[in-house]
Amino acid sequence: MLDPRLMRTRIDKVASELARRAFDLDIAAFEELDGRRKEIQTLTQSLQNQRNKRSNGIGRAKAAGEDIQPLLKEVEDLGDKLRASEAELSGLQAQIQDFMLDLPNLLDEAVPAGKTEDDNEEISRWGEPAEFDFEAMDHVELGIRLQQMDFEVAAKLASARFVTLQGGLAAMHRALIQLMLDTHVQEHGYTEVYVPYLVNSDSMRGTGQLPKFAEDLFAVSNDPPLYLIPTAEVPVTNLVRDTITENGPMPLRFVAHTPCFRSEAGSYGKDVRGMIRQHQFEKVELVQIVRPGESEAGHEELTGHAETILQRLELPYRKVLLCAGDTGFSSSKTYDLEVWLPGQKKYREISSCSNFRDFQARRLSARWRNPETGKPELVHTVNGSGLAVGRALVAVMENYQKPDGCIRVPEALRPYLGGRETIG
RNA sequence: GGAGAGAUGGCCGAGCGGCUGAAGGCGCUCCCCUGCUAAGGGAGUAUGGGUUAAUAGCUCAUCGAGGGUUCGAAUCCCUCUCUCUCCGCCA
Repeated sequence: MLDPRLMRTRIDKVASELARRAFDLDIAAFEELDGRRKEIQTLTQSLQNQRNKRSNGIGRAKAAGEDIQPLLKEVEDLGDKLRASEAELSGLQAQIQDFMLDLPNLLDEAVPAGKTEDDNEEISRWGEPAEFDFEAMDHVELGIRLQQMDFEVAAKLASARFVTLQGGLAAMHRALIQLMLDTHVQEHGYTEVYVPYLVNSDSMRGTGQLPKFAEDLFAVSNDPPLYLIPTAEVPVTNLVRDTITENGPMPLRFVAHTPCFRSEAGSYGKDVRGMIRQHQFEKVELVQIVRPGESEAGHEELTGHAETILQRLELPYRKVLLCAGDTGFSSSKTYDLEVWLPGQKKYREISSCSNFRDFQARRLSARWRNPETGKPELVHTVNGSGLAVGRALVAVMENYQKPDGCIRVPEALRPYLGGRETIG
């Protein structure tokens, strides 16, 4: 959520900032709403003030043994007026809240203009895409030939966009998770957390999935509703919802491995083949809760932590800065890490690292106590995948394939696979 | 699933219709006293919102959440949520 103060004082600036995202801010509607809110709020508060004063007076008169009948007569119609005014105020406030919840975050100055991923800006490349002296297969073909990856049986069990893994691939999938967790915990200073995979709507609202993106989520029929998490970002960031972090060590760094569930509504026809886009996938997620001035540094650092995993796996990748049109709703600045996939002869997203500044924190009411002022202030939140596990498996399979269709095990994974050098 | 108990400020804990945003204690901050330590004395110490140039004033809200009764609710009534104890079931 954006700063309501900024909305009141510099709405023109907010509008021009949002225009970079091609978001059309209805200034007139906001000003109309907020103007009425101001009027009604002032009225309501003065009525409340009257009520408080009168009621106090009645209390005192009664204690003094005076006749309170005339006083009661005086306040007769106050209650109705107050009730009406309060009802109107809460209606207006709800409308303003709804309006505010639909506004995306302001973009960082560095975010390039553009509409689609074609306008993203490449920042750097690491590693050289390998030259194969045979026709490289994609992970689907490799997996099916190995008889360790099965989309058809998964469709029988669930539906399209699910997969089953067996044997070496299932083990490598798990080894990737272990490598990521160990690296982030032991070398990057993250605390591993285990969290619920079903969360309530408050949590989804806090990180920005609700109210706008309900169709991307799986909900379970429960009252009140619960949602399957689309990313560990949701439960992990919500750890600090409605809390004031007292002067302890900052930033807080959390890492969690969870499954992620996405309905992939609106992505029909996209990546229908293979494990790239599934309803269920595993991810190791990095989250930092930082002091307001430190999110930029935290964002760079966290992106580096995700890159470390790609480097350990010796997977060629590039880092891109997302353009205005491609940057997510809650983010002010996002780097994507894209891994080279020989099967597609393309770089594909394997990690997305975002700086949300105070956007999520305001929705979450996540604060820290500034020792200089003694006052609570909003924190900043930063997160990123470190990495998407399913896609990491795809990348390893395609980059480490041998002519016979077997998969060489990257050095970094061997300790987690009993020293095994090949799968298949 | 059955039976019961509870939810108040950073923590403990009073309050059960009216000068209570909330006694008292602990903790914390500042000051005084003290040769050191210990003890003692004093002051302060929630959050969000409105208005405002203002972290000045004024003002509103908040005692798990939401409704209700009342001139007035932390206190009474209803619904819900969560926590704890015992029984049952269970990975």
